[in-house]
Amino acid sequence: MSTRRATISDVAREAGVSPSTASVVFSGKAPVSESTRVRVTQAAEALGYTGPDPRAASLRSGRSGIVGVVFEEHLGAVFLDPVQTLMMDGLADGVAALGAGLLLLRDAPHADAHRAATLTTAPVDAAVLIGCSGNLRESLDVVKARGIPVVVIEGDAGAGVPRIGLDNREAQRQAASHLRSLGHRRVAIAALPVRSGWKGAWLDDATEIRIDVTRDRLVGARDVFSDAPVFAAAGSFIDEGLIAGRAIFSGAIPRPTAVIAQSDLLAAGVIRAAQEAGLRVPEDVSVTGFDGIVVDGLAPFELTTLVQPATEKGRAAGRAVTAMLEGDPAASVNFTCEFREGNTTAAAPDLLAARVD
Amino acid sequence: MSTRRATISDVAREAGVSPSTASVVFSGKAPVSESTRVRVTQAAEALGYTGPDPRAASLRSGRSGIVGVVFEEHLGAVFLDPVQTLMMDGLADGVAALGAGLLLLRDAPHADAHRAATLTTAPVDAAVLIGCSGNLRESLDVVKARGIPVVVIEGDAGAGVPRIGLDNREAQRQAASHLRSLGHRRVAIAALPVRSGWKGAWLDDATEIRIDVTRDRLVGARDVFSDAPVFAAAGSFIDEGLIAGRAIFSGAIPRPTAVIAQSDLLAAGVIRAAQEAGLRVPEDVSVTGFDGIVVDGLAPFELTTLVQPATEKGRAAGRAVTAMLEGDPAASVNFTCEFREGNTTAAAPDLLAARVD
DNA sequence: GTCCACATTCGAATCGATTCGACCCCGCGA
DNA sequence: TCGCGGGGTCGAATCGATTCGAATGTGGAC
Repeated sequence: MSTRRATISDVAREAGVSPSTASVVFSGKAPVSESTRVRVTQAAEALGYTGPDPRAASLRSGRSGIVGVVFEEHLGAVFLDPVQTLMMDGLADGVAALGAGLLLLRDAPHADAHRAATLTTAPVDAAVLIGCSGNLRESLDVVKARGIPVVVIEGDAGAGVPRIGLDNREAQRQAASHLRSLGHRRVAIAALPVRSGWKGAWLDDATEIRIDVTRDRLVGARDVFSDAPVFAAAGSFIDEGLIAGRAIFSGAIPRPTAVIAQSDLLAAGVIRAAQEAGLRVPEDVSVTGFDGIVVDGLAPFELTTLVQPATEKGRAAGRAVTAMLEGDPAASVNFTCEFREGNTTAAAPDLLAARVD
Repeated sequence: MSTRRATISDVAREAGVSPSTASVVFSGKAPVSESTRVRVTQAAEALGYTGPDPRAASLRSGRSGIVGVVFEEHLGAVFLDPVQTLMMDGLADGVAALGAGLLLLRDAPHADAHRAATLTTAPVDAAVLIGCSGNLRESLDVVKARGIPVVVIEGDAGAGVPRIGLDNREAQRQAASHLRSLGHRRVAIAALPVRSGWKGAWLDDATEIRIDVTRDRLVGARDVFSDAPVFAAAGSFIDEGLIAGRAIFSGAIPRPTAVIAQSDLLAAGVIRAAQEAGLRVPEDVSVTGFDGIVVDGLAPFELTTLVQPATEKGRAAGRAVTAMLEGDPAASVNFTCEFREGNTTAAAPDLLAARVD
């Protein structure tokens, strides 16, 4: 009772107009005479009315101005990966036309996890899934059933859902071919995690790879080096690359003359591990990355890598969402990586490559 | 008409119960007999009802499960600053108990910018402002008027708004004192931006500093070196630090024996600039940072810096918001930086310091 | 003087669910 | 046998705004 907050009806009454007119004054969706506008505005001020309640507005209008972005990782991790970062940047850009905010959501992790905000309980106008894994299927169905536009980046959400993809396999194959043409025969792979919660470890063929990106890039590398040993790291970080690199150069496997890392950060770590092991890059061992981001502190190295248009991916997703919200169909887009040769790859060392292989 | 989506009333009718009962089945806010639950669930399934509409639910219940996070920078920038990143990480943690999603918002930039999602138009249960500047005042009032809990990190939102702060001034003074005790007398400062949109440039005393963090740290440094020249960078990046460093070592000012950088990234850039200028760190010039983050690629340097509990700050903000939403009062918290001596500071070079000063 | 067009404004329906107090029925203790 | 406590349901009010077709009024054209 004390002070129920004023509603638009109160304002309308105070201003001596109908609620509909008052509403229009605030939304600007129809012409209003100057005098009316002033009267309503003043009434609002007098009553301490601060504008329409977003909740009510979104109920009636069916629009909340929010685009949900669903990750499968711990939310904190999102902020730590430069590629994601760039993508988010592009995404923010892409939805800017909508004037929508981005709601960060995490793929329901423990299912029963208390009561996390999920795709199904959040008032989103559209959703962007990033590398969606299986867990998400369920919420995805709900969202589709609701008629909420969905776009997937780097993942597969079934028919009818536009995908923003990358030619991971082909690109990675290209890097691998490059190594092969340099004479490398003994190659190891430093891979991204194979599923969420993964702890760095060697992969055996039985290991199921649940993350599309990891799988696709791995397949691309295996297209060229079919039996390269794979150490899958716990995440795309330099430190994890270091761990992977140490494992690779530990002697547990015959020392490779080249390492294919599935991300630039991993590559940076691998390079560091190589140096620790007393190996020169690229003379003793070549290293390739993936992503084409700027890795601080890698100088004087310039990674041989695959430059992916991360920002562009995000932007495309944003545009797709925008289009769908406006009723236009949105097509899937497939981006292409550009191979960039740096100074971390060189001809395979003769002694090792020629003799031993 | 085609297929109006089923509502909870439809489900209730189909199940032969009242809407209220059906609602309760979904929300679980009251006991329901097993038989009823089953009937309702089946009815829902039959009708393709996927659960309550979040919009309607939030209107009636007054809760949306969304916490707004307001930045003053371009959203993309948020994702690029490690400190922000860590803070977001902590924040995500801190609001996890609420099960709320984080809605990224940007401080209304151009006021009339088309129609961006803003604090006033988004259905948020609470808001966290990060380093809020003046522009925000307005939306802030609206939000306060609505009774939405607000917490501010590194900023001042007036009385009644809990603040998560940092002892910027004292901490920076500590670093400055350290330099002084090492014999430094001629010191330059590489500062953070003084307002949004700032382009790197020397500061004169007339320049108004709109960003609290920048001002506080500057005052702390000036407490010790009252007339140190200040170059304020365009952002907290290594590259901007490099630019600042080049300016500082350009000869435009007498060459300093020490540089106080307001962030670790700036410090890294300054170090690089020093090396470019043929100066050795720390023999010829000492450099201090601020933040205590891990700067990739800085090796073999270890910054002398002030370690701030960035993650902890975010977490505290999250907890404060949680408390307020549950009706408890939330107190302001002030965090303290820890001084950490690395190998980028050393005694002032005799020739320069003793003779010239 | 009449009629039309245009610019505004009004009314009433609607968006979809939650909430709160009333109510009913059943079992148990007195 | 009567009163009482509670689990389980139901009705009706409410949340606060938007929307859309209809109504009103005014000035200009004929």
